[in-house]
Amino acid sequence: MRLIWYKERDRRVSFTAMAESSAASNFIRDLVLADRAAGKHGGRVVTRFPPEPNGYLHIGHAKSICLNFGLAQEVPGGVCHLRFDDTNPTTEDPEYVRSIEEDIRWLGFDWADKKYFASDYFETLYRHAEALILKGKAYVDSLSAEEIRAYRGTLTEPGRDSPYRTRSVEENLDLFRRMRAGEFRDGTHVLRAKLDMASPNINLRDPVLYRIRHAAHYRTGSAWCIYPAYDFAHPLSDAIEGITHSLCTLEFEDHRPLYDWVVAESDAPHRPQQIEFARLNISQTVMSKRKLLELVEKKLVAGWDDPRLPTIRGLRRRGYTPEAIRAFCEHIGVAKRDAVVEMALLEHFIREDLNKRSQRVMAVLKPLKVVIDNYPEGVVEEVDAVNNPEDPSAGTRKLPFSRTLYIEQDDFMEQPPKEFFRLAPGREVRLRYAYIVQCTDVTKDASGRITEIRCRYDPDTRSGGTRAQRKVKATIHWVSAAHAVPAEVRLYNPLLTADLSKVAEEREWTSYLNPHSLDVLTGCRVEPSLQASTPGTRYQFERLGYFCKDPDSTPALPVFNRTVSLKDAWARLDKGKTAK
RNA sequence: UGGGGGAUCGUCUAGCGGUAGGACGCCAGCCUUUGGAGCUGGCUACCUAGGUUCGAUUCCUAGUCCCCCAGCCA
Repeated sequence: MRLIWYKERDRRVSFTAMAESSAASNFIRDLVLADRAAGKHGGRVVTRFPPEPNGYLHIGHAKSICLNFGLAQEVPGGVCHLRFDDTNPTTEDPEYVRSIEEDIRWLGFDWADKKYFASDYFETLYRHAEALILKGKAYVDSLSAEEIRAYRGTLTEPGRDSPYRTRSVEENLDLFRRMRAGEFRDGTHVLRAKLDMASPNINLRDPVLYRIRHAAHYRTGSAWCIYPAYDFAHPLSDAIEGITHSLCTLEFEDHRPLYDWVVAESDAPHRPQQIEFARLNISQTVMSKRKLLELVEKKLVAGWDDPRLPTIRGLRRRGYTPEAIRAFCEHIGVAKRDAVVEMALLEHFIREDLNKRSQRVMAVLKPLKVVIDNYPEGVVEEVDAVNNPEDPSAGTRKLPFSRTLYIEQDDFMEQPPKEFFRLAPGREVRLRYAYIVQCTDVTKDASGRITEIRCRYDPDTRSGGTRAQRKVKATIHWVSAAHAVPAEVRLYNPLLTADLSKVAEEREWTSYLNPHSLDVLTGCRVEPSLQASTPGTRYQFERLGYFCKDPDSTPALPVFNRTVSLKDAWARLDKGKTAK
């Protein structure tokens, strides 16, 4: 039988993502570069990112995307394919195809015209399967799923041959064709490779190559009722596309002999090589598709784009930039040992990026009213505020200042400890871009809660004024009460209270969900300029953190997500103290 | 207890026979109209035991610990 091989396609590169830096070295990169230098695979480098369209991409996928596309980008003539590994009709959906494409593009990568679907190979794959049968290397097994499991043996005991293992080539061919023709119900027959039921590697104990699935496939509809399994479809898809380096995660190491067997048996002109690396884990969050799906389905989070999730859309909504995610993926490296990267590292990269580019604004999350007794009523001054001290070209803007302001509750303490140098009775602080004020009085309600503080200001200390250079211990942010816009702010904390890898298996993992992973603040007050901005705009709220305008925003009530807090020396001191 | 992998600062990672480097984190100081940013300095690591060698994180041997595999998922 003649098998059809796709002609080697043109290898024009069209990547839009810019290389952040010369790529960090890792063992896969070294190997690929060495192969290329040695002329292996004809000196070509063709990688692929092969998601199954059965869920949304997360930052673990981003690692793989950066690796595969990054490698192709680095090497002259290198290409990276996007291939949808859609061999299981019961879990897949075109919506996932759309979202995966969108997320990859958002991350800054482009597969140009190299988009493929394993489902496009179904006919070719089928013919390879018949060829295997003809060679006596595959057979139709009619054991039930449970029987197959029982015959497989265990980790320490060899398996036993199925009674159907000795069927003739003619019978196998006939049965396989009838499987395809739809004569049999799901589960009644499978096509298996005839390898070695006693192999110490369980994956080689006659793995299933095809199963019957009377289910509509999102792309092929009802054209097929048998579907190839991963172990058969994947190596062949790689070979068909001329993939040179097939990068996957560690759990497939045991499958490599099977991968190589399938490729060799196919007589493919291309011999892709599988190389495995450790998947990404990040502390205090979940990365498995199964667990993410569980969170979404049980409505433990708001959806796939919940900013608490490590999904690409979650991170995007949270305010992460593609640049920060790429820098993170570049810096975590690629190796073979299981690792859990600290969330602090991801946070470092988004802080670094946003520090350089984000507009500074004034926002008060927990307002405390301040009245400046000696400031004239009805007067509104405009003070100049710097938009981004890291970027002088960002310019300045005007901020309204008046007699009644809001400051942050956390910036006032009636009985401050020694290390606290913000506002307190009798103390002076600078109001950012405006005057130095001194607290003269505190008003409380019946329950003793502070409702308002009174201050006096020093008129000569305004920025640019004669005594503007006076030093005070602290500068705090504020908004003018009459001008500020009410807003909602969503604060995010770690999804989990522990790292699942370090925790007892018996306990239901959802019991480690952090009940305080989302903290919604209402009644916040932000500077007027934030009212009209578009969702997705990122800011630094001065002294607080980086925030991103959420799509839930309305003109009446803008909503902001906290991407990450600013590093806060006082919070650290304060927490360290209360912890003792 | 079968097979396949892996063990280097608290965390990730480099090192490929010449005596451990980087990043995050943390600590201290400088600077600062963001307790941010920046700058300076500091902190802590080769799983264990033998062997080879002038010399071992690197090579060998024997252990120890961790991860993966018994889907008709990928």
